[in-house]
Order: sequence, then structure tokens, then C-alpha cells
Amino acid sequence: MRLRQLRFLVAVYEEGSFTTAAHRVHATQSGMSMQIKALEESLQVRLFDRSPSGVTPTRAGELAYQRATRVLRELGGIKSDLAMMEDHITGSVSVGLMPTTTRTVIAPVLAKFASLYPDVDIKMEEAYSAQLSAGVMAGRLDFALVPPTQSYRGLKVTHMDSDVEVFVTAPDKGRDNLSAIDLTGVEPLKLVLPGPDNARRAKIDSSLKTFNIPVRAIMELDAMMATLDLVARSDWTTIAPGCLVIADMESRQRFLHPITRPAMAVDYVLIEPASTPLSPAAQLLCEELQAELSRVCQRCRDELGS
Amino acid sequence: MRLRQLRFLVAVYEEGSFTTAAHRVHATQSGMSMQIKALEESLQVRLFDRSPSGVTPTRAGELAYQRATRVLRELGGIKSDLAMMEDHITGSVSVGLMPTTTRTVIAPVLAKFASLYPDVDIKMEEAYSAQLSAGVMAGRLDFALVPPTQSYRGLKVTHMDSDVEVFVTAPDKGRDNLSAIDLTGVEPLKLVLPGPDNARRAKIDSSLKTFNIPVRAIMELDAMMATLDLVARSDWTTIAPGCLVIADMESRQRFLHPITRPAMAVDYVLIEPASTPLSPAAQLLCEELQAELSRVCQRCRDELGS
DNA sequence: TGACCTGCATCAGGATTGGTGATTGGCCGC
DNA sequence: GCGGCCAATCACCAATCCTGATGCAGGTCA
Repeated sequence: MRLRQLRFLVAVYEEGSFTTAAHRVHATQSGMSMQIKALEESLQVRLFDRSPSGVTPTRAGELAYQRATRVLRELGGIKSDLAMMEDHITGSVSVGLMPTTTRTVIAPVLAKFASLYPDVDIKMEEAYSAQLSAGVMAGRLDFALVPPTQSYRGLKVTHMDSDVEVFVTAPDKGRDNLSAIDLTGVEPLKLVLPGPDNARRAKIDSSLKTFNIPVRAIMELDAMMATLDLVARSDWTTIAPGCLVIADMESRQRFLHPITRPAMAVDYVLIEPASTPLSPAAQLLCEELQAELSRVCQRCRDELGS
Repeated sequence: MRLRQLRFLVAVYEEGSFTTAAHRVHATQSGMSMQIKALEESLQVRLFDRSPSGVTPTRAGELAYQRATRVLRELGGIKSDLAMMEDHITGSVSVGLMPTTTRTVIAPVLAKFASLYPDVDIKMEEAYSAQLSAGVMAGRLDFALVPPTQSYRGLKVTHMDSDVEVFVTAPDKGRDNLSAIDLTGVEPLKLVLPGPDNARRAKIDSSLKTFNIPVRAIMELDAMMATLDLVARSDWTTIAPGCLVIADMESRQRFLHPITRPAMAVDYVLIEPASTPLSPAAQLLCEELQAELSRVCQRCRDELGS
């Protein structure tokens, strides 16, 4: 068994095709075919079912893939360990974040990290989850913080923290700031929500539906800050994650209302490549981010929880 | 980087010599030298300090070794996983046990395991820890249950459970069966103990010394059952692990006395090769053994604890 | 102190391996 | 039924690795 064969296995599994997998790892289709065959022979088990339209992993292929990613991850860990041994952390980190976390959470992390490790180049990209996971899979991003979605082929997923959803209105619309609200017993809402591609949207829709919450109008805005700005200047309202709006507790530009019913949570998960470990710099940034995120989420749960 | 290089790295680290490592993995000294050199170049770090009397790992070598064992272990896990996928567990398991556990603990495990997996061949070896760890390192044993000792180069160590030491005498020597005893306030003892090579002996000696426990005579017997037999037929006494003597609770061939002072514990650890995972059969046997051991240890602590 | 031994590094040659590009054959959609 | 797509196979070539011999450094013993 060779490492190259494991890398090939991973590529084929993730691409579902010998040919495209071969391209991905800069090999030829014939070489790919031969190596997978050799691997199957050395393991004495068929890993993929071939068809004229590509390949699908067998049960054994699934298992082997899972292990192979772990082998490669450990393998990469060798280099990470050695790099971590250096007293001086260097290199560059690319991180992807969803808009929710870019308002409040990330700035202190970046400030602290940059002062702790001045020789690390930081790149940050703000986007929605689909784009971010594509970025991680393509290797453009080291890791990304996203809401939980499906289709994580080739990615390692770690749950980071859970946040609360908050009902947000303009100030002085008849409710006290920070007063709790039961959405099931309220006059029909004018809601600004993200579009149907957004991961939170599905959860919100399903809550609205199962609890029969009356909605007068929905406006779709895939722009967080615009949404908040609109809410502040009109009688439109929104439902937003605590991390996004906790800054309004002081500013009072908007009034925040903990939601007693229905219970709605926002999860944040970390995605990273399944078969490569984070670089030392990325790992450290990740730890800082995790720490700050749970600090903020904790505060949200305490002060904006129902 | 190649798997072969990692195997070489592991061998060199554990043997402390290119030449003997080469023999171990059926390679030549020159090939070994070249591969290690290639690995060092690909990692851009020196892994071993060469000397005319052998090699010693650098700090980087230590780290790389640790990771390499994990990589190889994961790698072996691929085959284990696939074997585990078979509905029918087969193969053979070789396990090493110290005498303490062979009196009471192992029989029910073997009985259960043999009936659950009738097609697995079981080999068991009873010996003292040094011999057992040598057996595991040589690959003769899949794993072994031993008391904690040093020198675990090349072995993965897992703590299994903790047991109590019990003071054992012949029946009717003036103490009630199961009555607790404080060894610090007792007439000078005639003790039968294992020899100085035994892992428990050092702990017992140090306890005797630090608590100034008076000892009239010590007889060294490296044979557990002979020790117990002698104790049953004379005024010699011994200190024995709960697992070993719990069978006497019913038989009353010997009287058992929980020790209130000094506090003495016996630990059991599992050792297995660091860079190969257990075979499915070995894993299952291991689980049964763990379960039974903690059942017995629990009972010892409950009924023979101080 | 000098002969000897041990252990690693190096070298050149040779065998094995793996990769390449072209070709074949099977299946699907048009 | 034809072209497109995909995997399997083959023969050839290149890279790699292994081998056995040799060199060199340090330690040991007489």
C-alpha cells in the first residue's frame, strides 16, 4: 500500500470519477485506474463499482475512504508538528466567514492574533456557506465557519457553538428594548429574511410554519447589514442571530427581543479539508476564533436568551 | 514522503541504530541510511543525531516518530475496518497476562469470547511484565495486560483499571476474616513477596519504608500460587492484589484483610504495538477483558477496599 | 599507540516500479 | 445506429530504489 494510492482513493471518492480525480491530483486516467486496482488487490476488496458514467464507492470503499482521510491527516500532522516546533510562527492563513460573524466576532480575534503572531499573513473572505465550502474544498481557504448544511464530501466538520435567534425591530415601536416576545401570539409580521438558499432560512421557515406564526409580508435580502439598516429605519422586522445583533445592546439603534417561542437556535460549524490538517498558524487562529465565538455566544445566551 | 520511510523511521527510533533497524524491516543498512536521509530532506529537518555507536533521535525525530506511529496505526486500521466488516470474525489472538489476573479474571472472559467467536484461535501466555512487553514488541503477542513499568519504547499504553492491595493470612490466626488492618500498628510481619524485579515489589517496599512498617522476615517467591499456598499453611503472610485473592472470599482458605494504612493501589495497563492497530478479534477480546477486569476491580474496591 | 571493530555515509550499477499515451470496449443519450 | 464519455489494458520509457562494496570516524583492547 502506498500513500499515493490513498491520495488517489480520496480523490476518486470525492470526485466520483477516475478521470476527474486524475486531473485533480495531476495524474493520468490510466495511472489512476492502475493504482486503484493495485490498492483493491492489496486490500483484497473492491472499493468502487465502475459504471460507464463514473464510479460509486462500495461499503468497503466508504470505510477505506474514512480511514484514508485520517491517515493523510495524521501524515500532514508530521509537518505541522515540526513547523509548530519552531519558536516563530509564520506562513499565511485564509479563513472564510459568514456575514453573521463578521460584524462583532472576528475583529477582536484578528487584532489579538495579529499582535501575537505578527509574521503570519491573514486573508479573510466573507461569503455564504456554499461559496465558503467550495473555497475550502478547492484549497483556497484553510477553514471556514459556516452554518450546518449538507454535502460535506471531503470536509471535516466540527461543531463550534450554538447561538440564539433574536427578534429585531426599530426602536420605540411599542415594545421595550430587550423585552421577550412570543412570536406565536403577535400581530402579523413584516419580516426581512435571507433568501431561500441561506441555511438559516429553511429553519426559520419551518418554525414559522409549524407554529402558525402570522406573516404579513416577507422581503428577501441577502445582505445582513442592509437588513439591519432597513429594520432600524422602518417598521420591517427581522430575526437575526445573537452574534450579529449583540452590538445593538449598547448602540440601541435597534431594539432586541429574546424569542420565548418558538425555540430557534443557530449552530456554527467549522469546516476544513478532511485529509489535510490545519497549518500551525491556522490552528492557532482557529483556537482564538473558537474562544471568542464561545465568549460571544455565551453572552448572547445569557442576555438575549429566552 | 513514503510509507516505507515512516516504517523505517519507526524502526530506527525504536532500535536506536540504522543497522539493526534495517535487519528488522528486512532492508539493508545503506537503503536505510538513504531513506532516512531522503525523509529528512523532504521534512527539511534532521531527525537523528548520528554517532559511531548508533543514532539518537533529535527533538524533531521524537515528534516525527510519535506522528509516524499514529499514521501507521491508522493505516493498519484500514485493513482492520475491512476485516471487521465481514460478518464472521476469524483469525487468531495472542494475549499475555500477568499471574495476578490469570486466577480469577481471565477464565470467564475466555469462556464468553470462545462462545461468541468460535472461529477465533486464542493463545494465552502467562508471564511477568518484562517478558510480556518483549513479547508484544517482538510481535509474538497482540497485546498484554501488565502493571505499569517504564521503558515502553514502541508500545502504546492504556490504563485499564486500579485494584486494591489486600493483606492475606492463614485462617484463624487471631484476626477475623475481612477485618481491616492498619499495617503501621502491627507486630513485625513475616512477609512473602515477589522478587525485586517485580513491578509491584518496588511500590510495596517504598510503602513499608515510608511508613516504617516493622518486618520480621521477607521471603521472595516469584510464584503467585505458591505464595498463596504457603500463606494458607503457615504463619507467613503476604500482600496481594484484590483480583488475585478475591476468590478466597468464598473459599475461606485464606483470610483477607483490607489495608487501611498505608494506601496501596495496583494499576493494570494494556500494552500493544505502537504502530499497528489491534486486529478485530484482538480488539473484541480486549473489550471483553476490559469489561471483566473492571467488574472484578469494582468488586474488590467495594468489598476489599479500606 | 596501533590494530581492530562497529556503525553510518556514499557510490555506481542493476532490477523493479510507476507513469505515459494510445487503444479497446461498454454504456448512454441523441 | 452514431458519437461521446468513461474505465481497462498494453507496451514502452523513465524514475526510483535497492544492493553490495567501499570509505570514514570514533571507540576498544592489548
